[in-house]
Amino acid sequence: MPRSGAEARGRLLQAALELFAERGFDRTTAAEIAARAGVNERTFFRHFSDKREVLFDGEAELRLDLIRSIVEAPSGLAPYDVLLHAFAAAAEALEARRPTTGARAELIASTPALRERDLTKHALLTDAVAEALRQRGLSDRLADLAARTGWATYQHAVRTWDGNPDPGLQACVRQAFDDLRKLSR
Amino acid sequence: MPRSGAEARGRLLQAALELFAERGFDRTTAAEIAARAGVNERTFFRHFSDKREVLFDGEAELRLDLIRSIVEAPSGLAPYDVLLHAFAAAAEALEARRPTTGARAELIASTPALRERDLTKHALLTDAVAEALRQRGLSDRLADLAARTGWATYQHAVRTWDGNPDPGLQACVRQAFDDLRKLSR
DNA sequence: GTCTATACTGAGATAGAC
DNA sequence: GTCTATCTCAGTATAGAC
Repeated sequence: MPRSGAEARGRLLQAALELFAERGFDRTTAAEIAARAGVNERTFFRHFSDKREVLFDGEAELRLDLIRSIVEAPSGLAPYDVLLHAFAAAAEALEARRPTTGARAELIASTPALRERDLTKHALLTDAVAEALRQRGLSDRLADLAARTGWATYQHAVRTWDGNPDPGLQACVRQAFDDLRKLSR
Repeated sequence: MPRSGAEARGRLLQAALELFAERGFDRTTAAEIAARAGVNERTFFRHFSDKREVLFDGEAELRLDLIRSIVEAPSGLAPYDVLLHAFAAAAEALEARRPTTGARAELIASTPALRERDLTKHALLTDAVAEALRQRGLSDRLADLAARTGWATYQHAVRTWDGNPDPGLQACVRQAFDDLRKLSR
């Protein structure tokens, strides 16, 4: 068994996803995950601060992608257009690995503890978006407001897309940002 | 010892708040709360599904207030004006018991597990807001979008107010909904 | 890596309220 | 008697301390 650390982490990740799929999140123990990965239970908690974190392993990457998209968006765009730009890019990446994400989304939706963690990650991403908008020169207040409402709009689009995937997520995102204007009238 | 149930619950609530204030959330055990309330530890979990729930006991009431405000708002208002109406009313109630809420807010902000639960409650409230908007005849899609972005706007206002309470929460709410228009330009 | 505190669960017994 | 709240007891699993 290799002791490289990164390999153990990879095995833990795969073992966890397999077991969650087989028996559900609550019926899977950390010990079982560790056993299938061939490491000690304690090793699991060294790689993932708690059992839920396994399912949110890609969050940091998404965050960096979002920040880059926002910072590098053409100058002169209105805040919502910057976010539309960034979320459309994120949507493309999400759509590309659609098959993988479906089971994960179901698991999260059906497990309260995972929904809580999911919301926490969304809050972190929202903060990152606000920070990126500030880097573009937006005021603290408007950056916070744009990040929160923009993220809410993106989540609405994802939800709409889940209900009817035919138009594609990108189209749903555009539609959502378009619909925003109807709410003041 | 009375067996009324409601009394035990009341004592548990007070004991929990006292102990959380004295030692913090993580340093307080369920057994200690139960002991101070004069009941068995198991009884604590029958009244509160987990230790965190004690701090969110008033959520159902707030939800009903919000729904009522939205459903009873003057007809003919634009969705965001309905929400402004409802959140301004909620803000008034929140401001009235400001001193009580300060310590609770700090506890939540400084305890990750409580922040997660807080976000979950926000999601529930958002869903309730969407449902109330649907009752006003708004389409499913616009109701969801308005609820999410409106709630985000409200949270932005609360945050702004926390940073500078002088103008009052209601003013911050109005300002926030006003600022929304700047984000498309 | 080992040990331990504690959050939480389940089942069955008991005791007031009505 | 019935119903429901509480208690007792026995456990499991997570996560933190060492």
